[in-house]
This record gives sequence, C-alpha cells and structure tokens, in this order.
Amino acid sequence: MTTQTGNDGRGGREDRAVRRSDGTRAAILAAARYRFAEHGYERTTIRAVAADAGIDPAMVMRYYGSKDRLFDAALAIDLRLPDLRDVPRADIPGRLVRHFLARWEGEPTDDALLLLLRCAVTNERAAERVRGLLTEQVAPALGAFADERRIGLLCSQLLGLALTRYLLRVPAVADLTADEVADLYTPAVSGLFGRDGG
Amino acid sequence: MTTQTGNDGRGGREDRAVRRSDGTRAAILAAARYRFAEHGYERTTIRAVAADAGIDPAMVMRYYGSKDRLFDAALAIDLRLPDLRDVPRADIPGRLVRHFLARWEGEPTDDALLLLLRCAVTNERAAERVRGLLTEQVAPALGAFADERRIGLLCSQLLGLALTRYLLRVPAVADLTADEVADLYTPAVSGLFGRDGG
DNA sequence: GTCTATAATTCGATAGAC
DNA sequence: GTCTATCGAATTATAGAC
Repeated sequence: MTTQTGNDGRGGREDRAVRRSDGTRAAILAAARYRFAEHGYERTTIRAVAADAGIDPAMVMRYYGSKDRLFDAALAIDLRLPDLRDVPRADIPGRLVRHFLARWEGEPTDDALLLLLRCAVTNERAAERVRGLLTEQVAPALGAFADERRIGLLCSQLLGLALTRYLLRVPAVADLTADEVADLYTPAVSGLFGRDGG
Repeated sequence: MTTQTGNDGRGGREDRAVRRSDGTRAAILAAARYRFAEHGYERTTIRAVAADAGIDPAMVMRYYGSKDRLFDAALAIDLRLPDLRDVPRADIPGRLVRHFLARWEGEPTDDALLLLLRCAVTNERAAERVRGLLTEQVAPALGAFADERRIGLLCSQLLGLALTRYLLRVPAVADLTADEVADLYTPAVSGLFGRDGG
C-alpha cells in the first residue's frame, strides 16, 4: 500500500508492506546502474533494464516515471572519501591514489564511479553531478590540504587514470597491477602539490 | 584525386569533374566532425549532419554509405606531435603540456581530439582508435624519452586534463588560463618521470 | 547529382485488463 | 502490483523520380 507512485514511502505503520515494492525497486536501480555504467546513457534502454531486473518494462515506468528520473536515482552517489585530517601532508597523494584504485577495483558490484564517468561525457545532467561531487565532497575533504585549482587538477589526474585504465582500456595502463599504478602515479600527484606534498 | 562513390579514387583523367563532389564531401565530413565532437556518437544523426552541411540527408548516405563509415572517416586523425629529439629531457614535460593546450585551444575549428575523447567513452570503435594513436603516434614520439608504462600514464594525465577542462567543464579547471594550467600541471607531469625529468 | 517518399526498426511512454 | 497492447516519435537506410 504505502509507497504509491507519487508517494514518498513514509507510510507510518505499514512497515512490511513497503518491503515488497522496495525489493523490485532496488532491483531496477541496480540493473539501471549496471546498464548506465556499461553502455552509457543513450544506449541504455528501459527494456534492457527491465530484462536485467527480471520484470516487465512497464514496471520501470511505474516505479521511476521516466528514463530521466531513473537516471537521476542512479546518479545518487557517495564517494566515501577517507578522512585525511590526521594524515601527514606528504602522505596524502599516495593515500588518495590508493583509495581511488581500491574504490574502482575492490568493489566490482559498485558501478557508481564508472557510471558517472561514462555518462558525464555525453550527458549534461551527469556532468553537472560530477561538478557537484567535486564541490560537495572532494573540495571539503581536501580544502585544508590544497587550493581549489590544485584540487581541480588532482581530479583531472584521477579521472584521467580511470578513463585510460577502465573505460578506454589502454593496455599500457590497464595491464599494470594496482601496486604498479600506485607507485608510478603517486609521484605525479605529489608533483602537483610541490616536492614536499603541499 | 577523382574519388567517386564506390570507386577507389584512381579515375585517371577527370580532374575537374570531381572537385564539385569533393566540396560537398568535405562539407559533410566537417559537419560530421563537429557533431560527433559536440554531441557524441549516439546523439549525432545523419539528418543533423546534413542540415549543418546544407544538403539533403540522402547525400550523406550517397557519399559515405552509412553512419558507421562516416564515423570511420571522421576518426582519421593526426595528432601532429612536435619533434622532441633535440629537446632537453627536463623540458619535455612542459613542452608536451603546452603543445596539447595549444592543440586544444588554438584551433577552434579542429574538433579532432574533442571528437575522439567524447566518442571513445561510449563507442568501442573510437576507443580502438585512441589505443591505436597511442601506439602509432605517441609511443614512437616518446619512446626514447620514457618506458611504455609512463607513456601510458602520461596520456592518462593529458586526457584527464582535457576531460575536466573541455568536456566536463569543471570550473576549477576550465576557468584557469592556459598559462596557469601549464604552470601548475607541468610539475605533475614531471613527477611521473622523476625529478630530473627522465 | 539532388531530392521525395517510404520501408523497417527501435524506443519512450500511455492506457487499461486482470 | 503486474503484464499486454499499442501509440507516437525518431532514426537509419533504401528505392526511385527528376
């Protein structure tokens, strides 16, 4: 009952009733995230998402209203940046590189960053989300470490790494182990912040 | 170069007759490059390309056969890398950064690199072209300067810069002047090759 | 060489039966 | 809540008149 099409899900007392719809709702979202991450926004169809989720295409429309609103739901992303307040300045570049490598590689089921990068290049809404993540999550986490220009260029480096390694799959980059990438790329990130790391 | 529709271009004597068709042929290709660069592969339609070129959509099909073959023609790209053989090793990172900035910004009509980056993320054929450019043009130009792993990661840095500055338009990066970018990003590239630049 | 007309798909979205 | 049927729009590509 609760959770109708236009309702928020605040049913008050019917706690069990919502779970059923929330199950398919989550399945749809997971399938959408996979499709968007793997094939981009334009090539992702409602029909394919429904097939992956094992339900009827009409259900996708019922739960999310439109492809754009489904996409918006898929764009809700938390970078889960590490707490760097107690890390020595010189160690921060290495920590960042390894954190992002672990974020990309350690959780195969988490397509959030892949989705963001793949779609932001051809979809303005996704690009806006990337810019928002930078000001809402990256800048606050690194604001005490560097100025906004260097934070922006740091994102250039990290997104560029993800681009060549996971999307374009350039062999010279994709065939390296994560440790090799960390060892080679950390000095490059450090160079952005000066020899001392700040 | 004669170049009829299904012919190979070895026409022999009709030199003047072909020029007319080569004109519209070039107009189609220029319009296609602009559309692919600006909107990506999927959102680019034959109709829009034809409208930009001021001709009928059927002409695009006549000259290029299909959207894919038109795309292939648009992917013929020369990076025009500078000759670095006489450049001191320590100066190479700065030269590379400034060359790419000039390449992206100095020639507004040249959408080749923008096209490549925008389309490679969602189109495997374009991604394959990027990988080809790396082995055919970048690696030979830099092979004496660094190993293949660092060349790959250098491309990560340069493509990442283009991604945030020209495609995602992250303000912290896009609002900088080209000189600011060169000054800030060159040390980062140098860091990839060690303090001495090699 | 250029354009009209249209075939053949594909997709997002809607209406409504059960 | 779930599914069938379908509309309307957009697209690539083809056939053929002029």
